[in-house]
Amino acid sequence: MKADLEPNLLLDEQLCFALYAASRRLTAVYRPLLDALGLTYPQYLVMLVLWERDGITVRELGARLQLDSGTLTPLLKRLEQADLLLRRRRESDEREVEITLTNAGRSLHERATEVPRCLAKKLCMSADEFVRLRDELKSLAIQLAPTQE
Amino acid sequence: MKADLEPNLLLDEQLCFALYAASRRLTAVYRPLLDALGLTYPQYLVMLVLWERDGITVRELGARLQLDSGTLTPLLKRLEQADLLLRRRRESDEREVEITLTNAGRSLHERATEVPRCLAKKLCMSADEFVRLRDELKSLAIQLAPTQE
DNA sequence: TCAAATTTAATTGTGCACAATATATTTTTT
DNA sequence: AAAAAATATATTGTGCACAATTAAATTTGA
Repeated sequence: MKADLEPNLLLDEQLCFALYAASRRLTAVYRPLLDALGLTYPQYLVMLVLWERDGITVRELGARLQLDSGTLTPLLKRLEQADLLLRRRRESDEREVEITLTNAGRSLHERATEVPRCLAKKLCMSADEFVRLRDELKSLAIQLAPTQE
Repeated sequence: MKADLEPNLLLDEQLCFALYAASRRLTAVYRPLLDALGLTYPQYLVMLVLWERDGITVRELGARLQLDSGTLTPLLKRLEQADLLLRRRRESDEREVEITLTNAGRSLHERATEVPRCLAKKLCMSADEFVRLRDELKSLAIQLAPTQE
């Protein structure tokens, strides 16, 4: 079947809705796995960043996840309450807040390794399909990024 | 380059983050266009459904968008406040609430036709690429749907 | 040097998402 | 027909997202 070239207002033909629905569905599949770790999905993303590089600032975290302090500040406070990380002003520049994992935060990494494995099973997708879809989405996001000037 | 077969915890290799980030980016591109119509992105989705078929219930709307009454009820109340639709209990079954477009709600359709056209430009994607990505996301969502039993 | 501009987080306010529960109505079962 | 089960929506509460504003620290530059 030939692709319809006319942009229209039919829900089922929108890329945006397909993206929005798939993203929510995938998050819903993560939910029970992350519940077991005591994390929400955005909190899990923050932990992924910190497991890669600890001691970064809120700004660096935000740049990585494309989230601002309005989202991150309360989220990080909750993770601090859960004893997974510490927030403290940097001495070198008091504007910045440095995020440091606690021992509990670091040890959660081990239990979290089950999460991607468990998800890979549910995805029923070959590694090549996985990589191709992921990279298409990444370039879409880059292409839609605000014009940098 | 060969696809990495090992599921891991690196942010940039996660499909979920690519999906989450792309979805938020695309919504952000819609935002100024929808602001002009006085709609948020989820409100726009509701209007898409109603422009296709008016007089449906909250349940049918929810089935279509995969949203529950906890999300839809307040959203629909806001659209009612904006004079775009009416909510009223059905006489045939008082449990159901039927959503009907007002004249203002119907006439918004015409102005909205600009939205997908405007977006198609920003996407810089061939119709075939567009359709393929959209349909991959749709089958991903279907595949991740809760096991129906 | 010191005033202006910039940078970084936090705060405030709105609007989703979604789980859990409540309420009212309808249908089914006994 | 009455009780029980199922259905549809609303409500409550938590946690994002994100725009707009505020506040404090730092950098820039006249």
